[in-house]
Amino acid sequence: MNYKESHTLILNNIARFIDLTELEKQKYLSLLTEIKVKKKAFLMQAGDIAKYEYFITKGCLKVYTLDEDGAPHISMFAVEDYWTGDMASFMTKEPTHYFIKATEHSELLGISRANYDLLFQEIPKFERFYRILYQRSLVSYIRRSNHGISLNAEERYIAFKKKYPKITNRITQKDLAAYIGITPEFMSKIISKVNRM
Amino acid sequence: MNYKESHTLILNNIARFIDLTELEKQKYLSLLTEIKVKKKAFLMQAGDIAKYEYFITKGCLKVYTLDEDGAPHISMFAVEDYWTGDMASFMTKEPTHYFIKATEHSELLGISRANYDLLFQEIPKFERFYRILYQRSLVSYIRRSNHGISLNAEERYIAFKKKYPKITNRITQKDLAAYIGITPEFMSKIISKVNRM
DNA sequence: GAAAAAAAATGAACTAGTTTAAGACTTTTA
DNA sequence: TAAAAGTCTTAAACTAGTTCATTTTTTTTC
Repeated sequence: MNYKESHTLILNNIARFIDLTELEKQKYLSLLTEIKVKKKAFLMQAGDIAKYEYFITKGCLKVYTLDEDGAPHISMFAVEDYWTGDMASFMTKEPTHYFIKATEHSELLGISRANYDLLFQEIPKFERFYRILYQRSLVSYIRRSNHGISLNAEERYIAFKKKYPKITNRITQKDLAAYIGITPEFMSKIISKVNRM
Repeated sequence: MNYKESHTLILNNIARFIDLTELEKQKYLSLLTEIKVKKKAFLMQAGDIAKYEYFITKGCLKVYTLDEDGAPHISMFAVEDYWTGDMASFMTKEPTHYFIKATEHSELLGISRANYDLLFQEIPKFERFYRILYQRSLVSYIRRSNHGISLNAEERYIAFKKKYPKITNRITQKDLAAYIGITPEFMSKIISKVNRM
């Protein structure tokens, strides 16, 4: 069977944890929706109910909340081969607190809540896929927040740059500051200091 | 069937997400190990391989890492009806970076890695149980770290006290400081200020 | 490709939280 | 139950990061 690029990408992502038959692959792909977002467009805004969970096949998006002062806190940059969305809102059907905005023209595959539930009925193997996916997300989430806690802003910047060199080049300094958890002004200072070294 | 208290507690915890037959309950319980830890004793220390994942049936434990300066960072207080352990080490069989120390005399049920793997073969329903458990952990983890980011230390203290009033009374101020992410001295200042208000 | 908008740099004044040190109070242990 | 160990309080000096204001550089848009 010959698949288009985005389908190959998502099937390979799933094949990391479970094996699907050709028929199951067809079935799975039939449950997905193709979505395109232009640069600066929102995939999700605070107040929305999260209709989908997303897999990124092309582009880059920032996932963030706004605090009471209106300052953004970016929790992740989602690029090709990443999963994103707001699981809390997706599961509970309550309004999200998140914004997801494309920082580049992006293409995604989305699974709706109805199809997500259907998926477990039709192909129970997916319980295992998501069990492992969530387990690994949890591990990397815990690792990240634990790692970040004892480092100062400069060390967090250096660590990010080392871990995600490609993403570093795709995003603005301002967005990186909102991810690292500092002001753009202090980010600017850190970068000029690190470059001087 | 009549169960002992700790078994009723864990079966009820599991019944939140999946239904087990009487036979499956028996099978599941047979895969668990009973563990007791005295106050101040370690359940796990950095460098160990995490042999078990734990369910607390009695007591209180603190889960923490030490940073380069030897300062502790507490990531959770685990009390009755909580799951704990180091999933990263448990899954990869690499040494943990965590310490888990009882702050009270505690009793736990542990599942070994071998039995955890066996569990999915014998009762595949548990894929679903863990899928939902990890999903919910992820949601509350994300919520917590996102919530914490825009609050100052005083607000984080007030939020903790409101969310976990019982735990607040069971732990020392020093441990609470290591959880909130500040020095014990500053914790002391905050508490006397909040009490004065 | 000019004008407008957004991002980045720089610097001075400020603040939340740390460090160090010492004394008072509480809990643990023999 | 006395001594030792650990926890809590208070205060002064300090520092990482913020805020605000201005200028320069880069990117976007028509």
